[in-house]
Amino acid sequence: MIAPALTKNQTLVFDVLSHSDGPLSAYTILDKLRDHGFRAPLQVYRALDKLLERGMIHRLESLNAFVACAHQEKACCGAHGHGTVAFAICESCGHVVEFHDHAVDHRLDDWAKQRKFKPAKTTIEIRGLCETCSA
Amino acid sequence: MIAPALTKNQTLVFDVLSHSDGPLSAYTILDKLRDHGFRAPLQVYRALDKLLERGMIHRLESLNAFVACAHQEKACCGAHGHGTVAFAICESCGHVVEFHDHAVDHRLDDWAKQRKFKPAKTTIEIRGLCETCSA
DNA sequence: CTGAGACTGTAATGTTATTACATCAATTGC
DNA sequence: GCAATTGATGTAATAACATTACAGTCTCAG
Ligand SMILES: [Zn+2]
Ligand SMILES: [Zn+2]
Ligand SMILES: [Zn+2]
Ligand SMILES: [Zn+2]
Repeated sequence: MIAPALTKNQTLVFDVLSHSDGPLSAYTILDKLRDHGFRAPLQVYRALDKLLERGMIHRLESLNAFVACAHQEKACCGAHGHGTVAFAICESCGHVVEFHDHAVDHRLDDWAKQRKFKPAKTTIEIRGLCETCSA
Repeated sequence: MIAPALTKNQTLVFDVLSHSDGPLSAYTILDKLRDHGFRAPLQVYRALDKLLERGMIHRLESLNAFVACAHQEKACCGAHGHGTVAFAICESCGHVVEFHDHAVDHRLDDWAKQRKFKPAKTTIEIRGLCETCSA
């Protein structure tokens, strides 16, 4: 049940994302990897898909962009395997904070159970201004 | 402080959305309005922007699509002016349910207050299978 | 060796959204 | 009345994001 090593392309894409201080679009990643032999969007999208599957990165739907997972190992709820993660995105400086809130999770889960809706993936994104930018 | 009437284009776009049984992309709306003289995406996007401003429609970020607001007037929290609205989206039949949960709202608000983050717009979208489709 | 499965490279295409510029109509101030 | 402003519109071009299709490579179980 141990995950296989990342492939070369997956590693390259993940490295770019982990060293970035903000979310990156697929095409921005492509540009950053031209020197490493990347030529086509698909090379990026394929790697992103695998990294998403593993939970190593997240997609910000409201931005069409991607970030490396910033989850604290063993934050609150024991082993990683995060349930639903939420993001606060500053529209001024682009800074993103990833967090997790049990109460919100439970609440949405309850809603789903009552409606017999089977959640597959939940997106929570708060756009606004971070402390620094709203000062 | 009374809102001005909708323009012709805004009315056309809103009508298409309210009569649809599911979310529509901007280009789908465009196609449906060719007979009414629509020729370019911008005609649709401009109308959508105004309708979004008024809260008459919502954008589903995870779908790049739009729906008419399905809020019950005076649901739970008094007058419309909904705080944050959430969506459950069936990935099989495309059906969308719009709802509002106070507890979730408060919880996210508290998080923001603690971090001194000023929320402008919050997106909550649950993708999954509706009762019918998961049976 | 060989067939299956996973990864890769490349080109072409499809889908979503915006920029730029010209025009028209209603409103405002003089 | 008549500029000046404001907001809506029409059109074309382009940018940004994502997928389909097809072919080649590599690894490994049988
Ligand atoms: Zn994470
Ligand atoms: Zn900021
Ligand atoms: Zn609504
Ligand atoms: Zn369904």
